[in-house]
Amino acid sequence: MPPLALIAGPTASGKSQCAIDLALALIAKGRKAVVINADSAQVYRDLAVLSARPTALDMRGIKHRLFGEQDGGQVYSAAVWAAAARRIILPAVLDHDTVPILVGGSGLYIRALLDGIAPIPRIEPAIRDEVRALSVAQAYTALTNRDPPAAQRFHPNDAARIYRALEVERSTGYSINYWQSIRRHRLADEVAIHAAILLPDRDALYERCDQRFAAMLERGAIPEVEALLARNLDPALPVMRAIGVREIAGYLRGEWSLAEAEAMATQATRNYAKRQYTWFRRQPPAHWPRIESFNIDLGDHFEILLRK
RNA sequence: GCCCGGGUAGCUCAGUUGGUAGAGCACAUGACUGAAAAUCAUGGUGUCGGCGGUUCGAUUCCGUCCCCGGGCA
Repeated sequence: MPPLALIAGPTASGKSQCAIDLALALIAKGRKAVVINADSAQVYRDLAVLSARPTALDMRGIKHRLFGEQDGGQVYSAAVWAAAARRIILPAVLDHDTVPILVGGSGLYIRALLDGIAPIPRIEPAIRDEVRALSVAQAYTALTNRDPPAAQRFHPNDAARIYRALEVERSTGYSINYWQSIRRHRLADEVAIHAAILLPDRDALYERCDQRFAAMLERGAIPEVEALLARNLDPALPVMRAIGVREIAGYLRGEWSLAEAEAMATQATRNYAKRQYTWFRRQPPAHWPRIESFNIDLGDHFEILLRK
């Protein structure tokens, strides 16, 4: 089977650099490589600084895809991303000299691509709006009435899953449980996955998270948010919920100081890193190597890939 | 120096009419199938400023000392 490299891990773990190094190593062996983004914030054009998207200079001439290609005014999703990634990976893989290198920290996106995802039709916008206008308690009651088995799976406070389950049932007429029993477009059966899960020392990573936001401010995070706010987008859009956007927006509106914004954003970054740790430690297959150092030895971990 | 107010979890604070204490955040652990940088669950981690006194029992009452804030000199 054709190979696919996967580099995943929490924010600030050095994934992007690692992917570029791997691509350079492959090219040095006379092969080709394309780096594909698997990060839900780096897809947005509007978020270059705040999503820590690699710059053209960082990319060292390596082909990068799905980085900043998406307009923040549009809703994106794991399924849409997985379909796009698949469209890039399959042709690349047919050309046996090209190795796709998947890099990112959005576990659900990677799962949707590799394991496939339920073929749920598009939700009727009117139904979606109606459902999202309910309180969580109302939505949970409604779900309990219409789809008791689904309601049982979710905690009554788990707003995201309850709204989703309810809108799926109302829009399609079938339970989310039915849909999720089907998975489509499973890439894991079509490629040989060479994975590296980066799980560096947590205290050191938290330290990096703290420094990271300060560096973002220096690199223009504030003008980036100003430009985003000028678009007057729906605050519920994912691009508006990226770490740092809310915090800087509050500062720009005078609700808190820049120092407070910075403290809130670094805190949010650490909390996010913790969730990613839990995901990547527990969710991927047990045989995927977990790497606890910041200095991954590519020749060691991608030996088979680099040998050919 | 005097007069107020305060000292309780890593932080901000609540509370105990005397029976050794609890919230939020942090932190830890975990869940995760279409907005996932989202959403959610579980867990209290403590010389209750120090020392003495009263009491069967003091974080709580009393004395004293220390520290922090404010005021008056």
